[in-house]
Amino acid sequence: MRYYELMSAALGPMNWWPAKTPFEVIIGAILTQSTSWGNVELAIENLRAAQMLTPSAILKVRTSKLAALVRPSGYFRQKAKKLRAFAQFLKREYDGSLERMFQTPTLVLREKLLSVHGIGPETADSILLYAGNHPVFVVDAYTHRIFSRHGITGGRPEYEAVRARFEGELPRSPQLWNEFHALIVNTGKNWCRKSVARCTDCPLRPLLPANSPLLPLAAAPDSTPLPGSIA
DNA sequence: GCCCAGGTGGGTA
DNA sequence: TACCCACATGGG
Repeated sequence: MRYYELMSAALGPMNWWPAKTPFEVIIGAILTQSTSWGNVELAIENLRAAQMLTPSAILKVRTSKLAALVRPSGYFRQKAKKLRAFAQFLKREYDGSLERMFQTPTLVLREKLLSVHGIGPETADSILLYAGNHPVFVVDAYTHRIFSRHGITGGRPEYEAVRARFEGELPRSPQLWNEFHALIVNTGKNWCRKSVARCTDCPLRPLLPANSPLLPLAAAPDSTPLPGSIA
């Protein structure tokens, strides 16, 4: 029994990231920082109604106006600055073209994204994977919570160590990593809250006492294909 | 009313 | 390096 298979069986296909365009993925990745997705949706709808879902529009509008639009997502003054910082970066480095940006080698682009104000490891990796289909595994609060409760990772959030472990132990497939992270987030939302009240019906419950491998190591390529993987 | 949510940056020791 | 804290709205 494996994590991916249990979550996938319980939840079905995730079809992530919920966004219409790669630029919307990036907007959402910034706005969802420490914020529930429902609030992010309200902010994105405000941006859509104001025709602000393009880099050039964000560069033209006043930051105070931008802040008012993203207000429902919380930290709205900070996030307005962050959205602008990314739009400025994109224009400066890639003439405003996401296509050009995503042609950059993964690790080079990752470092450049991390240099942008407001883009940390999780946001950078969400952008790389979900907007650019680059092979990086996104680690978030749910990943830490679920896998540390299962004794798979340490208690302390060490982003790079956890990321390296997942990337090393899972088959190198952006599609698989995309689906896996989506399953982790939804499993977290549904069952693995800070309070353990709902822990009992968690689909991962059968794995709880054991120290099971994450996924592949033992996931033979000639066994049943994984839902969401391209194999 | 209180807790929490798909983090990040800045400051201090 | 390792903590602290600010940032802020909306739903349970």
